[in-house]
Amino acid sequence: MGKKTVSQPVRGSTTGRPIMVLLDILGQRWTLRILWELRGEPLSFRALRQRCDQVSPTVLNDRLKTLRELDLVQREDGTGYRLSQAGEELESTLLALNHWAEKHWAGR
Amino acid sequence: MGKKTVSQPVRGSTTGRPIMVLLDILGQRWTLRILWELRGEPLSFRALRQRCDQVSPTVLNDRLKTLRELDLVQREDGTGYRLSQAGEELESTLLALNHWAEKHWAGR
DNA sequence: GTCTCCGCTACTTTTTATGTAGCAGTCAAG
DNA sequence: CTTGACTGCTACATAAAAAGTAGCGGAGAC
Repeated sequence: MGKKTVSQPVRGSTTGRPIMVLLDILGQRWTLRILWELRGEPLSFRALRQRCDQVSPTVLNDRLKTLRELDLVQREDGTGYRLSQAGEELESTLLALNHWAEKHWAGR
Repeated sequence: MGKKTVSQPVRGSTTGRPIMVLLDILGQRWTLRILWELRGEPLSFRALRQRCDQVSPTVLNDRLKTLRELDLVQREDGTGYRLSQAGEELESTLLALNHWAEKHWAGR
């Protein structure tokens, strides 16, 4: 479909410590949100964009490319984008974040 | 000490959903890393900067300001910056991320 | 044919982060 | 009282990333 531009290696990748790579990726704008919106059901590119406050397609595509390279997200023809097995394991961490947020900021 | 510039309200704050606020904050570059480096012991501004690959002081200060406003981080004279009670609860989530990263990317 | 959806790419403008210098304050030693 | 070595920052110019908008080419329904 598209060109095969490969996204840049993330900053933390030079340290050899997996957590640094992960923190770098999740620290990019929209990455966490994308994973969050993909919990549950798969979404098409456009549907995902809509859920993410109409994030620009440039950025969305860039993030999805990275997430696919890291095997956190997959694309299936017909259904669209969905979390991979590994991605679903991260999902539970996101749910923990949600729990935390509700507990501490419920009143905002 | 400094000026009293107040950091902008985060994007997700308009939705009223705490998780959106949290995802926005954690999705800003360096925020996750800062929290990660503050696990365990408190660090001075400069020590923290060093641990975060010499992130520019501008950004570090900005993030710390936000994190303090949200009561995730506190500053104590003498010791420096440290996680608040609430921050320490998030810490366990970060440890989960670490666990995940080690499991899935140990071979990188 | 046309209507509508799809995944994107291209491009310009705006926002955000980087990188470097350096100030003012505190403490300790000489 | 001066010097040196810390501290938490702020200022400012530059580079990188994201936002915003338009639109292409393909697929399927009618």
